[in-house]
Amino acid sequence: MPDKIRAYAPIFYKVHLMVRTRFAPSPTGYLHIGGVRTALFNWLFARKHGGQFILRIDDTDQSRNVDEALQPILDGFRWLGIDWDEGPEVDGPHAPYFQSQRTEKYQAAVKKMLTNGTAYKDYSRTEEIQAERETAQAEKRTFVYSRRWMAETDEQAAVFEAEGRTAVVRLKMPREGTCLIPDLIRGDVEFEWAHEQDMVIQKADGTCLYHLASVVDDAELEISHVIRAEEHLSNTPRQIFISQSLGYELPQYAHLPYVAEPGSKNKLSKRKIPKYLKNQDFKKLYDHGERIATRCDRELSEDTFNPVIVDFYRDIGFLPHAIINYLLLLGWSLDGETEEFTTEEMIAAFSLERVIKSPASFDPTKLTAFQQREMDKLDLKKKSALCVPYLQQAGLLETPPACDTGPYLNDIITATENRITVAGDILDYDDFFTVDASLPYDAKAFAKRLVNTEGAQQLLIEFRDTISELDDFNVESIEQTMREFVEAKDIKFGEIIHPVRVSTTGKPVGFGLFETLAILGKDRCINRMNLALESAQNEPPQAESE
RNA sequence: UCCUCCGUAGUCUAGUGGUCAUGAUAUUCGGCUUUCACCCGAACGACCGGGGUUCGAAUCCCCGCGGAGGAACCA
Repeated sequence: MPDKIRAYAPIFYKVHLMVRTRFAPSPTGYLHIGGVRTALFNWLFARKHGGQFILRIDDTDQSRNVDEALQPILDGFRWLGIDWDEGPEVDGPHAPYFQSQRTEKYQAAVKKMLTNGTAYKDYSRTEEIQAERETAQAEKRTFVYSRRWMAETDEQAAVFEAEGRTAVVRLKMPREGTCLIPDLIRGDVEFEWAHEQDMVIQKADGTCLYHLASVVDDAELEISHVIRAEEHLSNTPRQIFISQSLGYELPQYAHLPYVAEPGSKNKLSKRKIPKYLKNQDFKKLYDHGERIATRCDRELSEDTFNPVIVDFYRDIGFLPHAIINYLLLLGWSLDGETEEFTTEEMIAAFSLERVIKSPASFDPTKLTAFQQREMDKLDLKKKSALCVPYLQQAGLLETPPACDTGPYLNDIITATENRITVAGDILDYDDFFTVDASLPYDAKAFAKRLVNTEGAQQLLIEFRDTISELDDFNVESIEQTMREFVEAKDIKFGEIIHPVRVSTTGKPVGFGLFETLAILGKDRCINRMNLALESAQNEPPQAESE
């Protein structure tokens, strides 16, 4: 290591015997996709080294109901399979894991720093600090507080208090030398102490702030590696200062690039959905979700239905492993070739050295491709079990399902082959669960195939009569019948296929038609054809609008 | 304005002085097919810019440019 000049005490990085990482979410009521990636990397690193992963709740600044705001986050992690060794609901030797319940520790730390001269009481007023800040900016230099209202003795404090001032506690940062952070991802990063601020660590009302709390807790919880998003890199010098002032040994630091918006390098944010919707890929994902959620009668507010939040994916039927696998490759790679990892493989392969330094845009299309792969690996039983709740939520299936729906649903899912990307896609096949009389028709397809095509209705009538003679109504017999029908009438396949599909399913597209008819059964097919013919005959031909 | 980080196809990435610059995904075209999807075949597409070092630079150095983060009594 080069011989760096450090005005402050030399930095000792602790050699930890046990790897302990943490993720420290604020109870915001939702689990952000970027937060999941940070947590995932922490989790993988801990698992890889046989260490512990700790969940700590950063509720230093929360007035809301923490329980309510925390539950979705814990549920999200559990769904994804990211388990924690210590934290809410599991507790552990360092409990409590809520910062709001650890305030005495922070108060004690402030007291210690005040005593050893690494922090001071400051009686400045907000406007006064602001004025200094503006002056600095006008002079094009880094703002550094003049410490004009600093009080290091009781006498000084008494003078300021007599003026009606109240105190905050500030860090008394070094003003020369450099702070070197040996970041496990970025290498050595240097900051000049002279550019660092005398950060407030305790507010006038006596409550302690994030940086102090975070450092105290990391030390108390014996965190060995602080793996977090890069927006904290600039915060690290002040945290190192706090750490050293308190006599702690330093953890190893690793700063991850943030997850960026689709098609840009801005940080992904929950509140910018309207903007993201201008991105085609993002819109496609959103619309896909909306189609499913609408059918399930779900609320579509930004808080409950938002692709930046993990719940979105769970609610429309993504597989957790698809998300994990995708997120793993968003900012990390093994070799530029390998893409699919089981959880065990991820744990074995993961290393901080191979984390990418630059921010990565969230790509909904690629995530969907991972999802498709995961779905294709599922056997019929699992796929079916995932689909049932969607049919129930859409009111297409009873709860519990009638005993004969199992095989029926299995036939449908088998016939869909790989057309179901997310479990909610089963709702694309709602026509199998609708009573004949209320089957909706795709207006355009109905007009094209049954109204505007001359002779289509007559062909359908004849085909209906032909299949009504069939004793064995199965895929093979239906196919044979139709092929013979086509030959006998000397027509093209499409001339009968399309009217039949539209009349029996109401849709222009779907899986194999012979399978479709066989699953519906003879009676329903004939009934639906009759109903469609009736509608078609009542509808005058129209010019097609294209 | 100051400080710090980052910059390879649309997107995610491989690459550490010599490669036809890797793979994936997306897109386009063709094939298969009753539609859609799958599958098969092909194509398109990138080293932020400028200087330097070197026989040779995506790779090392310098200067720009662009993007992001920090400069809170937020986290």
